[in-house]
Amino acid sequence: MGLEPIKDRSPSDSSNVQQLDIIEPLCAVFRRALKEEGLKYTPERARILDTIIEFDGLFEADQLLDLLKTKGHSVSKATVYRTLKLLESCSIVQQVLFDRDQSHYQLAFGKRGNTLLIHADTGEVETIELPELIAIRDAICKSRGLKAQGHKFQIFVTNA
Amino acid sequence: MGLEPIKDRSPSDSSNVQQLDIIEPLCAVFRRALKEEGLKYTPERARILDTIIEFDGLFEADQLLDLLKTKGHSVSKATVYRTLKLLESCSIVQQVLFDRDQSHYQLAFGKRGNTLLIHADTGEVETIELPELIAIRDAICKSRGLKAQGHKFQIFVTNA
DNA sequence: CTTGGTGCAAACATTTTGCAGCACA
DNA sequence: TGTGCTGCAAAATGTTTGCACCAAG
Repeated sequence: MGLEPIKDRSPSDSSNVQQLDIIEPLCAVFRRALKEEGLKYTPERARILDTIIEFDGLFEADQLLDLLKTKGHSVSKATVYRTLKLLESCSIVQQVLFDRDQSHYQLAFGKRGNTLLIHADTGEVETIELPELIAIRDAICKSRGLKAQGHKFQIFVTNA
Repeated sequence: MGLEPIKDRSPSDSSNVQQLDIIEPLCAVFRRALKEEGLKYTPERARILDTIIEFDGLFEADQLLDLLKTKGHSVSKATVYRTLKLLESCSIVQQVLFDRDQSHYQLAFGKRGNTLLIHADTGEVETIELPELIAIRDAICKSRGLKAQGHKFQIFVTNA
């Protein structure tokens, strides 16, 4: 799909953002992206995005469904998956793969090219920023005549 | 599972290795690991490992099945999956996730913590070495009292 | 004989899709 | 009145599992 992606924000404003600072702009971005494709900003889509922003972490489709249910919103699985695809296609949400069984997702604003600390024993996952990876990444690409579109770095750790 | 993992080799001997230099030791490692668990080194398992070594690249289970078929060996899907798990558990093969649809695998000897260049347009995947990542990774872990077990770095690129 | 291995087919789990009905311009 | 959206249930997909039979010590 080709919804218009939002630009990366500078690292400075992606840290310690207040939710209220974020919800509105992201909704606006989503709404605009949808409009450009002749699609609609429906209540279901709004609730899904709101819930993701509110949760602000790594989640699975099922979990998102539960969160929605908890809030009293009943949205079907199909709609959740369809909306996740839309959100991905305009770079509001990104898919994170580190487990065969289920796709994980997270908000992507300003965090493209995230680093994940995956606790091999507990399954816990932490997201951190490693800006220096961008330089490494871009150097590699440049030397090969390629252009980096994004990256993912995952570190598997244990507690010892 | 707890088959005994083989140690990482130094970067120097993982480059330009001849297949014959590799096949034999890896088979031996596998055989020993199996024996320690009271498991058997069967013709099917041998053929699977041989085929993986011969192919020496990133592959999917299906692809491996085809390769085996091409060589005139008929091994069942179930056995392929079961053997891949065994090979993973003794660190001869590693699973690589970058695509929801299918698990990819590759030989892991000396290459733990690989970097993948994933061509977003063609789907082509290239494996490269970025030893400097290890220092970054270990620094992060150390500062948090964690121990790095491995890492994965994936760069999504386009041709421009 | 006992243990483990194989192939097959059935089971599984997540994700996708087809379709009928709905809502809004 | 047409376009897109939803929910449901069915389909699709990659992987795992149960089981009957086989092989080797």
